[in-house]
Amino acid sequence: MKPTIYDVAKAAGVSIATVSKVINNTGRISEKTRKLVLNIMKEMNYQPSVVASALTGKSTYTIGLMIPDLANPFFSGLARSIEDHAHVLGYNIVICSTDYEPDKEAKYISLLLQKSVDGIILASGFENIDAVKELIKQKVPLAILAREIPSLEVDTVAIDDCLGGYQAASHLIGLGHKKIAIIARDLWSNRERMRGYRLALDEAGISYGKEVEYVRESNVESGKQLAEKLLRSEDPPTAIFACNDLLAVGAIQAARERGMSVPADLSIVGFDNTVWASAIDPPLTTVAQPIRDMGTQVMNLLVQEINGQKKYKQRIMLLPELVVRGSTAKHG
Amino acid sequence: MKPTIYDVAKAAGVSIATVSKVINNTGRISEKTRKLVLNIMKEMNYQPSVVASALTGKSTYTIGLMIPDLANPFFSGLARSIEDHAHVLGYNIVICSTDYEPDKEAKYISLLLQKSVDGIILASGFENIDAVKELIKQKVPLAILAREIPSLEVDTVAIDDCLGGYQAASHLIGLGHKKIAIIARDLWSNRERMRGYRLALDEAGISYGKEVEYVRESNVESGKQLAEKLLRSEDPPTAIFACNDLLAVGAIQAARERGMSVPADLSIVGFDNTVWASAIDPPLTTVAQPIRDMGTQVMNLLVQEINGQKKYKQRIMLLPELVVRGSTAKHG
DNA sequence: ATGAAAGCGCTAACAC
DNA sequence: GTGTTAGCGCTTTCAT
Repeated sequence: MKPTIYDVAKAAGVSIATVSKVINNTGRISEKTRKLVLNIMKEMNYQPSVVASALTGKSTYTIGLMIPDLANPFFSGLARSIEDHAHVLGYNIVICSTDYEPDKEAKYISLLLQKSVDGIILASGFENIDAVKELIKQKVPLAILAREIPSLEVDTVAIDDCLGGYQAASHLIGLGHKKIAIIARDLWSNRERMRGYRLALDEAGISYGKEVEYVRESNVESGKQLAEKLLRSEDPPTAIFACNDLLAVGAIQAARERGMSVPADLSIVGFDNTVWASAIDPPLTTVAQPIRDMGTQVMNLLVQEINGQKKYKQRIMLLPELVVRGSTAKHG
Repeated sequence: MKPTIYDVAKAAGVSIATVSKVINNTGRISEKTRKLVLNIMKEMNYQPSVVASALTGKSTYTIGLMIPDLANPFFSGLARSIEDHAHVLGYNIVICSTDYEPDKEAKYISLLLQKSVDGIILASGFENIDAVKELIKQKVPLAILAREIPSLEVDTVAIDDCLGGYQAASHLIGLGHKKIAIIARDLWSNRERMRGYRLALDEAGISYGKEVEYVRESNVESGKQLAEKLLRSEDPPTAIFACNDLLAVGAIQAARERGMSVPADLSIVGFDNTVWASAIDPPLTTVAQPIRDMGTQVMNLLVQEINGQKKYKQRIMLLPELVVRGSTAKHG
């Protein structure tokens, strides 16, 4: 069996209280016994039980991450950056793939609570507002990532999606495009991006694409299908703004299958600036989200919250940045 | 405060033992009190504490997943499939990104042990054999994924990497290629793939590429750099076998930058059959790993191990499958 | 500076 | 069928 604090105490000839104190650096113990106990612990390869410690009201040092789908490189990138910084701060991450399904979201939250996680991060695409409210009521340390819930007082790290949409559309407008379509899944962040897109179009006096059709899933295949549909419509676009890089790749494929060249015949802008953007051909013009920064900031926020170092909630708004690559070109 | 078993017991007018029994469906309780207690629990929104339960020797229902890097789509795909099946089986996954660094591996293992995870999955690229031995000695339920450690008696799910390498090389040889280079990071699984590759070349009496240079990182950039180097060597290859899809994408980019067309001037085979393979242009001929299957199988293995339902360790060997797409073509 | 003891929330004998 | 009680491994007063 793994040694317990009792074993260490016995071997060191002290009480468990003393051992506990040297483990936690609390109370007052002579340098001599401290050294002694430390040595014994090393010898026995003693590892304090987080479980037992947690039961006495201390932290579990694990936090739950609710995230739609690791197969999306944006999310796996986020997960990676969150996990990295969590590790630095001494926390572990329990990953929960929700697939945007409210049922899964609810079930995972319940599980995380039973396991007494110290806090929860809700990454983009979490649509279950009631669940969020409940968590807030229960005073569970919480942070929202890559999405805003304007109505709720909760720590948030997000980018200005509206601006991002505006940047994408403006870029295309600046290139002379008038028929600019948009491809997106129906999510809060995308509605914001769409708002920015609309804004730019309105400013330019463009009325193309008033009614938009949403895509059912945020993956390459869906992007391809919708792009196909758009391209074979009676008034096809000359440019497409895809609300993430996956959809953009799908759009590129659709264009290619119709014998169109990107960007000569069709310009495409993505969103996220994931690893895909620079890997594909043509390299994708896309709106970059500061993925690493987002992970770091959200972890910092959450840990401050856990430690009760904050009086007020914060909303950290990061700014997206257009990265121009080869998938967009002048029109006409 | 969250309600405890005592609160429920009091509200229901029964003892905590009774409540415990209805929670766990153990012992004998009348249908009447069971219903009563169940209702009270619902009313109070009671959630049993996994932490307390774990302290009495029961499971934590969480397992640790050590994995090199979520940014690699193969690993994020694996993580996703493991997490999915874990969820089905009632477990949560703590993710640990190791970056192939033995130090990180060791540190994470120590953390996981302190947290009393029920088991650990070591995914591909785990090179810290001593750590594995130590875990075995401590009788920690363990499963190795996407890698084999022939010398150790431990549950394993892997593919036949040697066969995979053989398939890739044979395919290229069958297309008439004689100068077939290989790009890989120095990892166990890649050494196996290389063995298969060598085997195929030897069978065909080809002696090209005797000394191979390894790549330092498994990413697009590294693949590109090494491919460039190969292509501008005095005796450049007409085909490249990249040991994962990322490296293959890098190779495609390198070719393109030199004005070569894939597959007309250079054939490229990848490995993993990640989402990238079908997304890029040209679509990648690659050796498919059954990612979903692998995730399901390791979880099953590990849970059986946790529950002590197995007398003997198992090694499950899955077979890779060549998926021919557009990045390879006849030579000469 | 150190230790005795209560208690965290739950499980599992064992008693009734 | 149901309740009593002794732990599980640790933290934390409170004595000494």
